[in-house]
Amino acid sequence: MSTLANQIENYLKKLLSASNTGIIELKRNDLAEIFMCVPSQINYVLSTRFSSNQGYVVESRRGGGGFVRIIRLSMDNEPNLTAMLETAGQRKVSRAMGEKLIDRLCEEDILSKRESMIMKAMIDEKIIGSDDDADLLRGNLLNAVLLLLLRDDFV
Amino acid sequence: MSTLANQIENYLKKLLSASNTGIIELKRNDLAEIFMCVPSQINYVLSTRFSSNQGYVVESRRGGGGFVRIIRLSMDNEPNLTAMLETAGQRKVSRAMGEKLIDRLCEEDILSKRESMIMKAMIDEKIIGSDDDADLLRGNLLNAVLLLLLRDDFV
DNA sequence: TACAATAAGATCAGAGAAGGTCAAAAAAAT
DNA sequence: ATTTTTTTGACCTTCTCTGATCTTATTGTA
Repeated sequence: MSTLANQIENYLKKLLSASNTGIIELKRNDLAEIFMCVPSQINYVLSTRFSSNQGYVVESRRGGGGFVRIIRLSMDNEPNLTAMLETAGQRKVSRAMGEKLIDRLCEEDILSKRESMIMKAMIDEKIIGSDDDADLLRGNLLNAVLLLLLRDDFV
Repeated sequence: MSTLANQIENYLKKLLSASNTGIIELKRNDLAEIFMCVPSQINYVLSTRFSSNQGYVVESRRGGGGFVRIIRLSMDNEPNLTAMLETAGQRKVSRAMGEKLIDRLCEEDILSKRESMIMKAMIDEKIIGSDDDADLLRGNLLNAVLLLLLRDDFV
């Protein structure tokens, strides 16, 4: 029980609950110092405990003024989207399948017409190809947008 | 947030908004003194935040009575998407450059906030990487959207 | 007029301040 | 005993800030 990784995980989840936005921002080095560990330990916790499958998105910036931001997704509110995440996410998605998914989002008024056109342009075969790698990339691109749609701070 | 560079950027953008001409003129050394930094810090801000890519022109004069002038370009007359195509499209585009371009389109009200968030999600490093191939792909993705924006039937 | 003095701004390399990656060692679980 | 999870450290990338040195414009003066 209670490995270092677990302690850090709990600490961060407590911070998330305390914040009413579901978003916290911190300095990787500060956190490492609090728990007296190497900074890369933080990355280990983030990637094993705060992955998108687990309902989190992590953003960061390097350099002076750098930060790590953890965003909790509210998957319960959007069962449809969450289901789509499991379908599209991490799997190969052909252009045709991708367009169908985008159309569905559009019909459900989750995406505007313009937004769907932009996304379709970006997953086009002429841009990213049609082989297996392209299909995987297409899945990841759509995945990224689905995750964005689940964010509370997405207006 | 709030590195020195960011503070100076905000300060200048506030001045620009306050001026109804979209042009401001200042003394580099005075500005440096206000923010208590070396004068070259001002150049850093100008080149990372007020480049022509980002919709600004910076003019200056040395010697006695020298000055720095920042001019905000407006794309009201709809021309410069094509110019952007040459800058961003076709070429390799880093995540940082891509985000700047998207921000520009957003500031010009060519993209909505949501649309820009979607596009940023899709050009993220975690999705398409950061090596040369990724930069090329990113350029193509942005290119595809720029072309879409130029289409007559795109409302 | 020519020349020096002074008053700006430009440039570039290097230091500093973050965070990321990856593989190997250590610990725990099976 | 073997496999999985955790922990560590060396090295990398990105962004910011500083200072020394260079260039250009104006002004005062012999």
